[in-house]
Amino acid sequence: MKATQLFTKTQKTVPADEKAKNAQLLIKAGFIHKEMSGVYAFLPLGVKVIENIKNIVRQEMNAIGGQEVVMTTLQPKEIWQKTDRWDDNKVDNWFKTKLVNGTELGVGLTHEEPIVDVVGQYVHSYKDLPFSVYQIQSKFRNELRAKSGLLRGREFLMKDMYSFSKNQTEHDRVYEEIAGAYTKVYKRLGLGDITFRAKADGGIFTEKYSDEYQTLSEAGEDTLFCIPEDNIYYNQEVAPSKAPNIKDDSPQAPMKEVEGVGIVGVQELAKFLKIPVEKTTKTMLYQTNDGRIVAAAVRGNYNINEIKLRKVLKAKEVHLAPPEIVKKVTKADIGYAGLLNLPKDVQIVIDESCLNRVNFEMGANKTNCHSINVNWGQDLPEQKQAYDIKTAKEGDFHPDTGKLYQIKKAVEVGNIFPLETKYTDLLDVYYTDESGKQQSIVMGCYGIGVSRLMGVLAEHFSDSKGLIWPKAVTPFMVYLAQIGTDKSITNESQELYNILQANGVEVFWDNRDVRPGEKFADADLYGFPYRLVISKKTIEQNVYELKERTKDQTQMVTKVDLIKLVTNKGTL
RNA sequence: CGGGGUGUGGCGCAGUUGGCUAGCGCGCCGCGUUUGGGACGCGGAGGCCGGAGGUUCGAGUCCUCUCACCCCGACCA
Repeated sequence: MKATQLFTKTQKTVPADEKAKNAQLLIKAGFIHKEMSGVYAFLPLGVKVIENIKNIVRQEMNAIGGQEVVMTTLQPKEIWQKTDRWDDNKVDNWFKTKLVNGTELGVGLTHEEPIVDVVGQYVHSYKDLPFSVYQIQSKFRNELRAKSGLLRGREFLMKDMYSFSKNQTEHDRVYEEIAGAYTKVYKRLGLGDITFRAKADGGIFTEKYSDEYQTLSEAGEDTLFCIPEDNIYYNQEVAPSKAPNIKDDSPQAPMKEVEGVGIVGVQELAKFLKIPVEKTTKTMLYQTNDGRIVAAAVRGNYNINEIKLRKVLKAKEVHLAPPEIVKKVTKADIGYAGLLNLPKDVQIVIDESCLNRVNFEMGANKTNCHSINVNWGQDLPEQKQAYDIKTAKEGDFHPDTGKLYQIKKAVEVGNIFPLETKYTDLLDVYYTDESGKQQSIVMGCYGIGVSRLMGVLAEHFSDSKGLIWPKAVTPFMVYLAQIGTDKSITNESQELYNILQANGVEVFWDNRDVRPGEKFADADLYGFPYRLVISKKTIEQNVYELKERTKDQTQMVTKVDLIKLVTNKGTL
């Protein structure tokens, strides 16, 4: 492509309302256009990158037998009602719309139901399984807040794959096979070194973990807890944790109630009592979907993790008890709950961080009162069993290895979920086994954020001058800068342009009548892997100037060498 | 939805306590000189100051409402 044919231009400045580095660079270079918050259009150069990413994803999915489909964006509500995901805002960030006649429709944000529905039309026998289908298309999610450019949008490109297997064992095999394909995708994109498979919440689908592919990045929204040498990676939301020990040899003192009017919150409380915050105890009351009331306690400087709590309680849902319940159970205002003198029907769950402390604080279950010098075995029964129900934080240890966690920011670039038989069962899609018996189909779903990956690549592969595309996704391999507009220079450029293209090298020929500095600046901003310069000087010496985007020095190559390079598919 | 911030030519900004034809840089158009790291001269085009009400002799500037965008948080199947 010639620069003069490209309708987009580079900009020297970037819109003030765009703060994310990926969006700044991509807008500056004219790869994307912001339509509104969280919604970006892809311009010619951006489309080339997107298509390259899509092709890598497509190739790897095809390599493991994935079958590509394109499902619809408009979706009927009936199939979603079968899985009870349509009504009562079960799915909260869904764009919904209506036909003229009032029929409600969903705008595609995921495709488990539609896919299962269509699969059910064709798949009835054990001979049909296992298999996987996938698609690459735009998804629409009404995120509460779009942010970080391409990293979290309301309209974005996603590859979603769904696997169907005869049983759990077969599913597990397929799941790992797909996981392997994911690893290959990130590797090919040049992100292999900084992308890790991390355990994350399985969500409402399963008791198990899901797996996330997380790319390390300061722009990331997720926090990983890592033990790199053991290849252990957890999303913070599920990271098992052991709190650091507290050294305290002081003898047990008698429990005492202290009045602190209006002292609520552990920080304020610790200051008021003149004790370290680690000695306070945070007790929160929860309700489960099956009606249990639960008092959960953690060391004051931790937060309770509802995902972990949910798993400990084996409950489908856990949420904070409303104020009326708290008052009824503790007989105190909110902020003074503790484990002392709770009604017998309240289930107590104690985090391990609460143990091994002496003379600690705890809410007195009395408005404006806190108990201090509380001790296990003295004021509260000695605890035989403690759980891990806290959100891991810096300084925590991985319980199994006893090692200190490293903490890293990351972007979720993929997520794979075991779905068990939930969707297939609810949508009445079964198969008949060898013995003629009807069986459930085990399902998995597998997502890759294609447009998000473009953002991650821009975020990661860039410097102060601009983008630095990996060869696998770059829109063009070579930026051919013609310096000067003399006929000889133009002819020479045209010739090289033709040769390179004939050899399958995509060339962006900057044939504009602008000064060299501008071309070099644009070359850096666009970030194609190679810059070739043709000028009066190079023609006189019968060479070309070649520079890699990642390097500072240029090198002079002869025409013969360059053509050799190209035709041998060497460096280029 | 809560907190904070911003809206003035395509982009980045300035615009005093309300005052005359709303400025500057970049970009754009024309002519000329330039041509190895975003050149320079001369001459142009382009803005009812996010929108709607209001106060005033007079509003970019003050008041009310509203919309959009950014950041932090809640949320994220």
